Amino acid sequence: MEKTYNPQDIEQSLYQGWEEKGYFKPSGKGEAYSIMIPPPNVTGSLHMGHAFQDTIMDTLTRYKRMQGNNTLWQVGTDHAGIATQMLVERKLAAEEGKTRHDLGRDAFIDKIWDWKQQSGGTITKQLRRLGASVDWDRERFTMDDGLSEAVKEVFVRLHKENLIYRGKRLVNWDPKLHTAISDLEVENKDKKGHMWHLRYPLTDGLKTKDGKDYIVVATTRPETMLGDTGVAVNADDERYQDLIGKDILLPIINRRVTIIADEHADMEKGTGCVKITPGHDFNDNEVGKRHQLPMLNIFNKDAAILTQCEAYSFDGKELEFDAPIPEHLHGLDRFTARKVIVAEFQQAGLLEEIEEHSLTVPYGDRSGVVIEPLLTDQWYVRVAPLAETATKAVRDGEIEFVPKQYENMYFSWMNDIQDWCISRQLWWGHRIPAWYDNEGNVFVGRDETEVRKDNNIADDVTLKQDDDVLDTWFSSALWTFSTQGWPTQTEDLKTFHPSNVLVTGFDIIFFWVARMIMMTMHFNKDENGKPQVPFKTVYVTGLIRDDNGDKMSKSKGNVLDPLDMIDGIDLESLVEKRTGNMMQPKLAAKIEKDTRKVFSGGIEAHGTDALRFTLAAMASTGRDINWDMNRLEGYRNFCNKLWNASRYVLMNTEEQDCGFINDLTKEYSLADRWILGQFEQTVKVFTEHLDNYRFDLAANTIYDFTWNEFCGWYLELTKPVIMQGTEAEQRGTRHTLITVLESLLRLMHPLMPYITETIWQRVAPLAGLDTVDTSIMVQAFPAFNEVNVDTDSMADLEWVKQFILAIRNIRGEMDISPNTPLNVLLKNVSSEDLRRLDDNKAFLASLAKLESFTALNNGEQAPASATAMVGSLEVLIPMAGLIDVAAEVARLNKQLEKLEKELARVTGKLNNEKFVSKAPEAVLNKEKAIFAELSEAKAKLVEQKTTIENL
RNA sequence: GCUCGCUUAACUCAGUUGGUAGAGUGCCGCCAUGACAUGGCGUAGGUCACUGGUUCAAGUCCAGUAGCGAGCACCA
Repeated sequence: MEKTYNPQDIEQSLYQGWEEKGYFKPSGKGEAYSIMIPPPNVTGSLHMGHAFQDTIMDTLTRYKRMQGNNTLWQVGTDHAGIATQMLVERKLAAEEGKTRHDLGRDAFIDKIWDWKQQSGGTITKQLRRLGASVDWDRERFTMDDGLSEAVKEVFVRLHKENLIYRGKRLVNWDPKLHTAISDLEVENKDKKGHMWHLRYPLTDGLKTKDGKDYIVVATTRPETMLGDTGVAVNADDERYQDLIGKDILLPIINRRVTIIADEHADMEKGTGCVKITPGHDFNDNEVGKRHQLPMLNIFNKDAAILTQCEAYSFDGKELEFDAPIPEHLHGLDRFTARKVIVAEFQQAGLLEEIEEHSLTVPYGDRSGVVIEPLLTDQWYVRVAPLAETATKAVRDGEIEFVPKQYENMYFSWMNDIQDWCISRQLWWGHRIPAWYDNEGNVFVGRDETEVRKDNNIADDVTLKQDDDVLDTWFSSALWTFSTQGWPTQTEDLKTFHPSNVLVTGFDIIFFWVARMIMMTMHFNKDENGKPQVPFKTVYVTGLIRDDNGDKMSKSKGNVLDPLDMIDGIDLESLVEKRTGNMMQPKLAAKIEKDTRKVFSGGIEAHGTDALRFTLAAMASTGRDINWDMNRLEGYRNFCNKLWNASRYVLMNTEEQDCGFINDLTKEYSLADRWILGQFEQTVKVFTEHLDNYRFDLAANTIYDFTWNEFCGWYLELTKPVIMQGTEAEQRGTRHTLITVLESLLRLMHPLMPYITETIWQRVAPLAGLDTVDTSIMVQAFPAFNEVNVDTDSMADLEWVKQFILAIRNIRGEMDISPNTPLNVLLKNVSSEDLRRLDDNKAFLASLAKLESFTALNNGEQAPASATAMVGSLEVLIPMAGLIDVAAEVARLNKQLEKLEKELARVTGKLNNEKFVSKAPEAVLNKEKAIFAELSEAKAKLVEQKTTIENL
């Protein structure tokens, strides 16, 4: 093996081999265990969030696979309607200078499929680099035939059950993308703006109580006055009671509008009068319905002013309503129209006041433009009935969120859930399976033939399919069962559904998780007819942020690419990557400067295993993760440590007698017995952590065992045996070296697949295992075996460790070279101490460079020495020629100070009558024992100090 | 406004049922020892945000305060 761990040499080739051998496929044996990957956008590329979640999913999958489960990690991608369409449109514009309309619908969709063919596989290729053990043969795409069938089936069935309906409703309209979006796709941002106080003149000579011939309404959107169909006041408002039922005259358009009484008007706020625009405001829309006001639409699809309002009755029927718009406003963008209208109010003396105002403005999360509430025909899912079952499943614990606090978020959303607008005015997506005849009748069915048949529509009647497509999340919501062949009750569906765990980010709990639960439980029932959940556990991850805790974003230029963590990247390429192809080029200079400062040497290659281990180690629950390059580096070093430890093991075992094939005697050293016990305990703890989704604790556990126990102590302890032991002893130690390393590799494999496979292929044959045509990934996961925990040996070795540490401490503090052999004196020696010393001379000589030890008889005078305590044993290192008196006194003082602090604490407790009488006996006895030990140690240190000082 | 989270070493974070505060990185010494300088050995470093309460005992439980963050709602 190479002296230095070099991940790039080992990672690339292994994955292909695993894939070719079919190790990623379900074994068909054992209990089923399945995870459905959250399908990444087909347009996407791998970011840190993916790397994080995929690491967790792969770790779980590999773990369960090794435990003998019939394991499926279902992979696939999402067609990502808006994102993909935007991307291909941009490409089309850049390369051919055309819009999608130039091509037409069919040709444009062909273009997208072409594009998907070419570059849609980016993210799946990247997934392979992470070592993801997904079954590629089952890869699905949300626009596949099978999944599309499932989508249609669900739509048709929901429609039949009256859970899908179509209606003219106020929707969140994206004037840039020309489509409706759901509430969830709206991002509310706090902005500074203005509140305009407008005077609406009263008609017929009416006056307010304080004698004015107008009332004042306040609005943040003056341009919508073109669509006003009412003014509301509160019924209890004495100021305006007389005016209820009377009219005002809207300026500019000179339309009479009635003053109505509605609870929506708050007497305390503003003037108490509210303009009502049912066509462009969600609250006003509700008011309009209550009072059966007509709804006027003043905007076209670009949110520019129409030539004539489109009028609808309060329940969405087209209305004869003469509402012309003055010509000079025609076609004006809403923000331009606002300026013009405000100016006209001002000229007419009707602008009472302009007030600074902070308000929340809705933006489209994809387009970044202000969303316009617009009256359009859309399809909706009536979700309340579905939500009930879905809420209950979580409440009853059928589905469990990890961490649990996210259940609150889920409940609060579900309890106040709004109908889901599922139609999108896009081309890329699942076309809505609804057909219209020339009279405007709607027919829903799986295809046109079915529609004609079911509705007795003659062949000569023209039917036209709905132009709209479904919200991408509609198909994603079916993911766990549509990928397994639903609506057919396939074997896969029976075997792998419900899935075991969903690993995803908190940001899509509403978008995806909640809807998945609703849809799945509605359409899937178990053999008893009980709704089936999509997954039993939802493991919710936090966001990965940069080292300052800022969200990673292209515009901030702080995005880290997981592949750069793996392969490394030079500074120039990194700068180019971060500043190239920017939406706001003016930010480039700052980004370049910051990048050059933070990554002056570029980024080194750390390898997939180090990246995965880091992500796992940072995966503490319930909070975001601030990325830390130092951690990555530390865990890369950990890989190197494992690599070199393995080199040591191989170096001492290859072509040696390790005791696996012959039955010659093996003699196990104390260290051998100890490390075997340590390993078993590590297996136990590690497994528990994985079972509890505590990847951070699991990673820490294995790190500590590998570095500190196995490398730090055990390998050092094998050296004297290997160099001086008898053949039987050497055989025992070699056997243990191989046993522990081989098992450790299997234990670590789910976290670090590449390095463990590479080493295992070398190590396993020495353990008598056949590695031809097999892989560590299909070996058994280590199981806790209590028989290997020899508590006596473990206690003995812990004592030896304490002894060695005591000597090292004195050496370190007293500046005695590690090479200087020591002859130590012992005071207060018990027979057990002596036995332990005698048994472990070789270890002590090797690790503490202990040449000899002499037990002093009772009362025998010791020469001036440096002292350390090992339990009640006093270890004395004679100072002659070695130790500086002043330094030793200082060291002893330091130790005394520490002891005294502790002693004070314990004494205080023991002197506290209440503690003595109320604390449980075990706690009391423990404190007493500590007290005795501390007192004894203190007395000895004081004695030693006096001796030295009197020299 | 409602709900939820966070505040522990210089930094990033653990801390399971209350019982002597931990890890990694970093800092400071010393060390080319035959697995590893991506290393070894040894130190130093904490009023657990604050205030009060419960308890023999509080980082941990309860109430409140402050700062930070998230989700939802409202905003004529």
